[in-house]
Amino acid sequence: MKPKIPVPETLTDQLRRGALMATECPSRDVLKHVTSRWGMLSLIVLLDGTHRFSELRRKIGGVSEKMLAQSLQALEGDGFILRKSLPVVPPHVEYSLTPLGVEVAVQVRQLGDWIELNLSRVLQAHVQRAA
Amino acid sequence: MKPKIPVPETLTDQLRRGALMATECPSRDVLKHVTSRWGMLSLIVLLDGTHRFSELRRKIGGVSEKMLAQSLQALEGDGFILRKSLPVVPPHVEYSLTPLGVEVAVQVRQLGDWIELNLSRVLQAHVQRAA
DNA sequence: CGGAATCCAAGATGATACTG
DNA sequence: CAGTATCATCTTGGATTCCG
Repeated sequence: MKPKIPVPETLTDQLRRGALMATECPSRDVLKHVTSRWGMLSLIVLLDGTHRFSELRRKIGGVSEKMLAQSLQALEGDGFILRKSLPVVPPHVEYSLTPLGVEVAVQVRQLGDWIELNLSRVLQAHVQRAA
Repeated sequence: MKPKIPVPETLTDQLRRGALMATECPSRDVLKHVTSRWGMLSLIVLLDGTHRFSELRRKIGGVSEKMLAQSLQALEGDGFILRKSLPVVPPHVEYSLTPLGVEVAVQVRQLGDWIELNLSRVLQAHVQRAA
């Protein structure tokens, strides 16, 4: 039911190496959500515990309401985030990680930590290229 | 979450939690390159060893020449990838990871592996939402 | 073969205004 | 407070063409 791809390498070859290498694998979508600019940062912040919408927005520098809401919805749809809406006025909504979410978030944070920790080495590469 | 600091959230607060949370931190750019759709996959493939341009293109399903070249250049600029151009006809260019590149690639692959391994659990979340 | 350059469609993002 | 709706903009991504 899938259209053949006009590439030398077969789909089987791609899958053997890893599902992510296959063009139309759903894992690409999950990867997209998880590694999205605001999705990643949301996961990392939520690893510290439950947060309200405005708290997340404050902690994640530069994110707009729209993008934050959009990112959170995508991650909620993937089962990474639990959204708990309290029926009060004014509205009170709490976001937290599901057990599944904690697992990805840990992976994501490790990558984030590596970058923060090794940023100087990367910047050094840029400097040397300029020289 | 419960800071005794009177200020809601300063840049200092952001940096204390992590440079990635700060809007204008260069780490955001590095993160962008590393987690970009084709950048991630390139790093993972190169973890298997040196590859030529066309080899990378073949292994990474669905990538265009333009985007692959662009992604590789960004990662080369960050010092993650080494580009070796052999002066022959027809051209022969080899891409490999630098020691720094190997380190990020490992982090990236771990995230990728997790997603591939737990894809079924994620898809299950989607199913339950539909029900 | 390994790109660079160009054009264009599509999607991501942001500011603003509005609502329950 | 926690969003949604809308519009304008900016960036991505792909297809095509050309070159050393």
